[in-house]
Amino acid sequence: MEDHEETAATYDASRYDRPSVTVDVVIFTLIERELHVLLVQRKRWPYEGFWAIPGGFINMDESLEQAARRELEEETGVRDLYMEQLFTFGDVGRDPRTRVISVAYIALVRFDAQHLRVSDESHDVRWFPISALTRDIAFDHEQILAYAISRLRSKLEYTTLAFQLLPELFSILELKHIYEQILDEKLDKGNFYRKIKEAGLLEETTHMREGRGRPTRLWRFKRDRAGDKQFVFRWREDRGDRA
Amino acid sequence: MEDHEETAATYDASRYDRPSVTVDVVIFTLIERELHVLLVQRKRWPYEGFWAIPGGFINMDESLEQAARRELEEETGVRDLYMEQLFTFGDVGRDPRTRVISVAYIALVRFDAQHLRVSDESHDVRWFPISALTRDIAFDHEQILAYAISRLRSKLEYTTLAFQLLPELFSILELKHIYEQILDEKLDKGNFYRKIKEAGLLEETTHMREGRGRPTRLWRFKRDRAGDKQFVFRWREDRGDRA
DNA sequence: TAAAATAGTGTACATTAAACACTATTTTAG
DNA sequence: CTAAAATAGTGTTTAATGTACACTATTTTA
Repeated sequence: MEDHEETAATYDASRYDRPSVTVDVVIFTLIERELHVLLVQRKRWPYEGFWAIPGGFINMDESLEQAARRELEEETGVRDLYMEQLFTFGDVGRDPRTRVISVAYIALVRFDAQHLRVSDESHDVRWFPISALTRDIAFDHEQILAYAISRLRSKLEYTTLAFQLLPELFSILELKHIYEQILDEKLDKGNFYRKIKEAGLLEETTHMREGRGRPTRLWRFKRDRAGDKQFVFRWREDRGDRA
Repeated sequence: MEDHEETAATYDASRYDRPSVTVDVVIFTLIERELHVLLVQRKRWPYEGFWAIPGGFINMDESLEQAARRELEEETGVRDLYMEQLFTFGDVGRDPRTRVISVAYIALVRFDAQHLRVSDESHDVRWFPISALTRDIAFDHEQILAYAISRLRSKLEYTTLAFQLLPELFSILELKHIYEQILDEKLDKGNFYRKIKEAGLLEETTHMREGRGRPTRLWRFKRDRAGDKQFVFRWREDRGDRA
């Protein structure tokens, strides 16, 4: 929906008898212990100069999820990631050019992943910390972002989604940090250790990482649990704002 | 998506450069203590004679939810109901005529509501108990139904959605019955009484209903809780199959 | 060598869940 | 008329889980 060639002057609504369908992908990552989201800056009317969720039209021969993965790869060079459908936004006036229906997806990427090539400042693509988003957000994308964050929070509590943001080896306190970032609240260290270990999701390794204090043990996420690639892990009770 | 005029012979894919967008509404109700879903029988190719989730194309001047409500009203004559977006289905081959993207909604209606006019056997519209659906289900609608039921189950646990299926006055054991129908498992009477009362969602009335045994007290759903029209009520723990 | 920094464990108390036995009030069968 | 059946509703006990927080452990830094 961001790459029509028309302007306010050339736009002609009567050409369209069907809505356009786009896929927008809200891409999250963790940069320097903070949750960030990827936005692209618009170069044309409408919302010129504003920041938008990356997305584009679907091709006739690809599924919605395929379209979302293609978008993601175009923007970040990353493939094979956690991705889920968020919601479909279809209010009438959300794009001034024409009727646009956007199927929104959420994706989680590791910032340290191989090719993550965006985010040099010269480009029109940038990572924003979710605690300090720009105010210049195009279309209804602010609403989509808010909903994406809320969904992320609620799914965090009963899925293994947090692991998607971590490298292969990580410490338990790093994992706790991700939970805190996304939930935006402090968790108890002792209780976190206990719960995460009882859940049986982690595999101890012999690797340690040294830092300023006592070195920390590194763990790996167990993938071999008889095929359920994403079984339930409930960190805490419902918070009521579940998506 | 059910009302194109073409057949296999007349269909010409090249006319279409954009996907069609439909809204499909999975309508649930409780009939004689059993959960039912509304399906319509197709009269034309493809899937002639098969049963489908009611739905249709969106108009250019209505939002997705407005389209869903219009569909619902056309099928059942009912307005102003609980309705929520389920998922958007957009695989390439799901409709043999053309590329169709369906935004699916869930609706809950009270069977005893004013006009609920469908379901005379002569018509091509029928309520099916979810425990005994027909096997002749069109398109990918079986998958949509399965997903709708799964979503219904999981949301039941943390929303007040069950009340949508009850008349204004109801007994606590009737409410329990709805939970049992949707969750497909027995609940403990004593624990249900305790939890539902502690939740503070219900308002006692002076009305009683007489039956075969001891008469039962009738309750009303409290609507006045400072604006949150659908705040959280968690009946029990996560079951892992949450939508 | 002590303090600071980080990692990790243990324990006690409160809250909630689960099972199930019990009491209460009506209709129905004899 | 009375006992049984049917339905409604309460209470109690135990187990499981959540929460708070104190404690120990191991490293670097001053």
